This record gives sequence, C-alpha cells and structure tokens, in this order.
Amino acid sequence: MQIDGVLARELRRHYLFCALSDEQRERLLAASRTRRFVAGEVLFRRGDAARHFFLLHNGCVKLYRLSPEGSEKIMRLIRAGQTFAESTLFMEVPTFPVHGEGVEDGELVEVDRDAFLGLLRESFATCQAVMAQMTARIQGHWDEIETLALQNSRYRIVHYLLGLAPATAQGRTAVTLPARKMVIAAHLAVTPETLSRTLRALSDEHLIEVTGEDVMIADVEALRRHMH
Amino acid sequence: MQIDGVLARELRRHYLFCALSDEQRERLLAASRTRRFVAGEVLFRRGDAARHFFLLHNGCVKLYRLSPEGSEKIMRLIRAGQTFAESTLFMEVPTFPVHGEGVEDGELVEVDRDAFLGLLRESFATCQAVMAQMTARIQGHWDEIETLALQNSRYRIVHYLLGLAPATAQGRTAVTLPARKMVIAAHLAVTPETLSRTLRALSDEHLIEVTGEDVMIADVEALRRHMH
DNA sequence: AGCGGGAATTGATGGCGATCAAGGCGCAAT
DNA sequence: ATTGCGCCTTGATCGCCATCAATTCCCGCT
Repeated sequence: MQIDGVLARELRRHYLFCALSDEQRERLLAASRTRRFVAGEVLFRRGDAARHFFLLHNGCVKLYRLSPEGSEKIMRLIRAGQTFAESTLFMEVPTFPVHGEGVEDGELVEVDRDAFLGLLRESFATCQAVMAQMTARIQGHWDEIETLALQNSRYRIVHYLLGLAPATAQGRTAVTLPARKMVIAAHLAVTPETLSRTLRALSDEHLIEVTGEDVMIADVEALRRHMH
Repeated sequence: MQIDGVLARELRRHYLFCALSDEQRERLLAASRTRRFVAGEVLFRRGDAARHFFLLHNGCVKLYRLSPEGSEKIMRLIRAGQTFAESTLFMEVPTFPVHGEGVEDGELVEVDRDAFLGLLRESFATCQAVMAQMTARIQGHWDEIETLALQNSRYRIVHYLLGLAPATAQGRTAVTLPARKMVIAAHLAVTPETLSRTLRALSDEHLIEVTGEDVMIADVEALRRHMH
C-alpha cells in the first residue's frame, strides 16, 4: 500500500509525532492502522471505550453532542492533518466524550493508545508537544465559551467568517465554508435559518457576498470593526 | 512563618506535586512565594505576561472575561486547594488568557513557571499528572460548551445545583452556594434576575427551598429527572 | 430533459431571557 | 436607632432567535 509511505511522511511532519525518532515512529505505525469511512458513518459513540486516538488523513469528521431533544452541537470539525480524541489518553477509564461521525468520505489513522503512552515515557519532547496541543485546545475552549456566553449569534457568525480568513488577511478576501451550511450552523450553535438570515443581512449591508459555499469578505478590517 | 510547613504538606497532597520527591518539592517551594489578596483585588489581567501559575491556599478567586459591553462571564471559580493558570505553562508567549480577581480574601502560592517546567523534565509521573489535569479540564469545557449551546437557563441552574451535591447524594440534600448570587449568575451566564426568578420557580414547585445562600434540594433524584 | 429529495431560503409567529425600573432586605458604620 | 449602600427580588416590557411552515434551489439519477 502506497499509503504507508505517505503516512510515515505525514507523521514526521505532525506536531505530536515529529519529536519521535524514526524507530519510534515505526513502532507506532506498526501498532496503528488506517481505516476508510464514508460520509455519515459513525466512527464512535460518546461513552464507547477508547483504545485509539486518531489522525485524519483526508476527508472531514465532526465531533458532536446531542441534546435530549435531539438537536446537535458540533464541538469540533476535523480536517485533514488534525488529530482528535487525544484527550482520552489520560483518562482512567478511557471513553470518548463525544460522538464522532464522517462528514465527507475519507481515511484516518487509528493510533494505538498504549503504544503512544509508552512512547511518551521515552520522549519528553513529545510530552511537551502533547501538553502544548492540549493548551491550545483549552485556549480554543475559553474562546468558544466566551462567545457562546457573551455574544449573540451575529457576532459568532462574523467571528467565524473572519476565522476562516488568514490571520494576515486585509481588504477584500475570499473564504470557503468548510462544510455544508447545516453543519456550520450546528457548529455555531444556531439554526440553519438564522445562519441563512444573518448571511443575507450581511450581504444586504455589502459586508460580504455569498455564492454557494464561497464567501467574499468585502473588507476584512471593516468586518472586524463591525463586530464591536 | 507557620505557613511554610502547611504549604509543604499541602503540596504533598496535591495532585500536581505529589509525584515529586521531597527534594524536588523543596526546590519548587524555594522558587515560589505566597501572596495575600483581598476581595476585589485584581490578581492579573488577560494578556499579562505569566511567570507563575497558582495554587489557592484559601479564599476564593474568579477567572473571567468581559464582553465589549462590559458584562462578565466567569470561566472558573477557584476554591482552596485548586491550581489555576497552568495552561500558561506551555504557551510560547505565556500570557494569562483571562482576568483573575479575588472574590473573598485569601492567600495563594505563586509557583514559578520555569522551576516547574524544569521539574517536569525530571518527573514523567508529574507530566502525567499535568496531562491528566488538563484532560479533566477539557472534559469540563466540553460539558460547559454543551450546556451553553444546547440547554436553557433553567437547565443550567438545576445542573449547577445538582453539581454542588455529592455525586452519591440521594433524597433530601442540603447544598450551599459557594459565592454571592451575582457571582453564581455570572458563572452560569445568566443575569441575577433570571437566577432569582428560576430559584423562585423551583421553590414554588417544591423542588428546592432557598434560605439565603443555603439551598435544600427536596429530592435529588426528582430534580435530576426534572431536567430531562 | 425530467424527476426526486435534501439543502437552503424566506416568511409569520411565539417564547425565553435580557433589560429597565422600583422596592425590600441585610448589614456595616456612624 | 438611623442612615446608606449593595445585593436580591419582583414586575413590565422588548428584542433576539427558535420554531413552524412554505417555497425555491441545487444536484444526482434515470
């Protein structure tokens, strides 16, 4: 399989694994396996025992929770090159804290939990990488909690659009929604209707132009100012 | 100062430090110092450079963010024995991601960041403790994001009351609000008015009885069922 | 080209919780 | 005891956003 070579290269580039020696990476690969999935396929359910964490090779995955009434809040949208479910590594009883499901067909690597934990013991640099990763995740959570608690839906949507643009972007900038609008809405904790209406309102104010899944931000700075 | 002996004992008991040797703990104490604060005192501002993280010895501290309009969302209420701001440990440019302010007079330990990072290198067990701690924090964030996104204010308040009771509690159970109602409200992302009204509604339904800061839960199971 | 079905849009309505405002209560200081 | 000052409570109103409902759009399929 060609994929092994690709994988080895991908691992070497990835944050969490780049501090490992080639020998260590090979050991890890030996204890891992790749898996294909299709859109809509359930990868794991909240509460399932976790013996792996994951590296998404390509495609798109959503991590989400459901309310008792059935509405869905997407906690994270995973894109190629990202790892997820690492937080199960250090649980006493490792179980997935969210549901995981394919959004677009793809392939992922199931990284064996115990094998990785063993490597951590040998590589302080990798420990640091894991902790830095978790720190970044925690930062993101603070931000999300803040916007959910303090800001209205319009702010969240504008904030999200701006987040899609490169940090250095200025002036007229094109961004592409990374998934269907329903999915984005579930991510932003609004209904599809509200997302649609807000995008229309922003269009009417000539702040953006929406064409399918492509959004042209007329002026990044103007939009940033507009939030406050 | 008597406090040093107390501190040494407290460190030994604490999660993050218990895996250290006595010699390591002493080194850490040497690089740390205790500090008193009063209610309302600003401990640090969001964006300040972080050279320490903290262990609260006694008193109460709030970590919070402010919206542009000035409303406050309390991200965490810290109680005696808890550490906070550890997430600055692994930032490239360590800055506090939230404001920190005393809610009740107290004392805290400022643990030197570099000293602790040095110890981590020597103690894999302590690395594990840090990672487990962060994992628990992440879990809590998922839960908070979920309740903010999917649940109404009544649910959040009931959930919070139940969280104050011991996990094993059954039947009639007394709990005490850990701070003034304004503070609780800012923690739950509701206004004081809404908190007050909701507590009254729950009282009218004979689910709880409120006396000042003491809340008697008439029947824990009934209240749990009531949420769904 | 025509069909079918899910996604997206648009409109009408209602409810939850914020806001504004006023009054009551507890408590410390004089 | 009385004053003053926050905190908490209660009431009235308003606005945002969810909900329900009806098209329309988009795209794959035959």
